[in-house]
Amino acid sequence: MDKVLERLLKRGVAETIIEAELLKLLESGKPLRLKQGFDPSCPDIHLGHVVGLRKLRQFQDLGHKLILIVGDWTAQIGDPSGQSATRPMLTAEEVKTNAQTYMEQFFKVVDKDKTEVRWQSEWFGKFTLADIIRLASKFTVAQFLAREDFSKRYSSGQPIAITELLYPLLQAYDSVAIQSDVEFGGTDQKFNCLVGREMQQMMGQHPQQVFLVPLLVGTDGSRKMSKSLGNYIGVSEPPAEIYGKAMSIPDNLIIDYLELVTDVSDEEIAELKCQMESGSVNPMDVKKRLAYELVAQFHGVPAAHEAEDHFAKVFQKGELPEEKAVVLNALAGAGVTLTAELARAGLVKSRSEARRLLSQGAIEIDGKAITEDLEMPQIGKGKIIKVGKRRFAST
RNA sequence: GGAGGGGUGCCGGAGUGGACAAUCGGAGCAGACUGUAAAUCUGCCGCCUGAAGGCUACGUAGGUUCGAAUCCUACCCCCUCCA
Repeated sequence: MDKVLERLLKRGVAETIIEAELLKLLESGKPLRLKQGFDPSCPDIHLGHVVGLRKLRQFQDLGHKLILIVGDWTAQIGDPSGQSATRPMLTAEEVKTNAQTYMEQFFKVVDKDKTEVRWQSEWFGKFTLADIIRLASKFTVAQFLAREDFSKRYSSGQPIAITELLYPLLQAYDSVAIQSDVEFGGTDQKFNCLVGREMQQMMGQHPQQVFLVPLLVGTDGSRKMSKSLGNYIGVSEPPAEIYGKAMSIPDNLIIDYLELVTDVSDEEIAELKCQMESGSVNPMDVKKRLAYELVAQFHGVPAAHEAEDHFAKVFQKGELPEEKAVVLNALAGAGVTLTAELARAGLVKSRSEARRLLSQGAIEIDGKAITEDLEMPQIGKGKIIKVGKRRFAST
C-alpha cells in the first residue's frame, strides 16, 4: 500500500467495510462517489464532525467527488442513535437556512469544488406508499433488532417508534439514489450504512464501501462530543474560544485530538506521546500545540498566534485582556448596578446568578475581586470586568 | 379489547395534606489547589429583592381545604403485560 493510501485508510479510522475492496477501488483510479449526509435540524459543525470531514477532504484531494445529501426527510424522523425519538418538524424555510449555515462551516474543511449537493426531497418527494412498502418489505424486525441501539432499548422496555425503523431505510435508499461508492460516518452509523449496502444490492447496484471514523470524545472527557451535551468545540467559534476550550480538555484526550483533527504527523504525535509519558514535557505545552493547530485550521495562522498570545497573557500571566466584545454601559444612570448591567448585557443568565457569582468572589474589576454590587457610575469607564473564569467585559 | 403503572426542576429520581422552591445523585457554575488538565475539598445551583419578604413552579383545567406536588373531578400524554 502506498504511503498516501495507508495514511488515508489507517490514521483516525475506526473501521472500513470492506477494506480490501475499498483499496482496490482507490487503486483503480476511478473517481469515486462519496456519500455524506447532513441533518438539517442541527446545522452547527463541531470537531466531532470534523474527524469525518477531514477524511472526506483527503479523498477529494485524490480526485474523488463528494455527494452531500441534505436530509430534509430523515430530519423529520430523528436519528435513533441519539435517544430523542421525536423532533420538531422543520419548515422548508428553516431547513434552507440551516443548510446554508451548515455549508458555510462545512466548506471550511471540505473542498467545495468537488462537492455536489443533493436534497432527499429530490427522490423522496416523489415517493408513494407503494415505494415505502417495497423498501420495508426487504427487511425484517430481527435484522433491526440486531442493531445495538434498538436491541438495548427493546430489552429495557424503552419505546422505539416505527418511524425510527424507517430512518435506516431512508438513509439506505439515499445510497441507491446517488449511486454511492463509499459512505462516510461515525461508528454509530455502521448499521445504517450496512443497510445501504444491502439495499443497493437489492436494487442491482454494487454495494458501497463503508468508511467509519471514531466518535470524538467531548471537552468533558467522557461523553461523545455533541452540541446538546455542551461539550463541543464548534468550527465557527471565535479563535480565542476554540483555543480556550481546547486548553480545557483533559490530558488523556490530547493525543486523540491531535490524531483525529490535526495534520500533525504520526511521527511527531508518537514522539509527543512518548515525551508526555516519560514526563519530559508538560502536557500543557502539548495542549497548547493542539489548540494552536485547531485555531490555525479554522481561522488561519495569524489568528492562531493571536489566540496563543492572548491565552498566555490573560490566563497564564494573569494580565487583563485589552479589548473585549462585551461593553457595559458605564454611563448608565445612578442606581443601575453592575449585576443588573451584566444581566442586561447577557453575560449572566439573571441578576440572581450575577449576585451569586458576586458573593462567591467570582467577579473582578481590573483584577481585583469585589463582593459588593457597585453602581455603574462608581465603576467608571475603561475598566475590565471579569466574570468567572472566562467571561470578560469592559466599561 | 382487557389489566396494571406513571407524568416532579437540565437529566435521573425522592416526596403522597402544612416544617416543600421541593431529600438525594448526576450535569452545570463558582472558589481553593493547579497547567483555564485531572483528582480533591468547599459553596452555589427558579425569578425579583441588600435582606425580611414576594412571585412563579411538581402534565392541563377545575374543585375540596385555613393550607395541595400531595385529596377529588375531568381532560391530555406516556409506559408495561395479556389478547
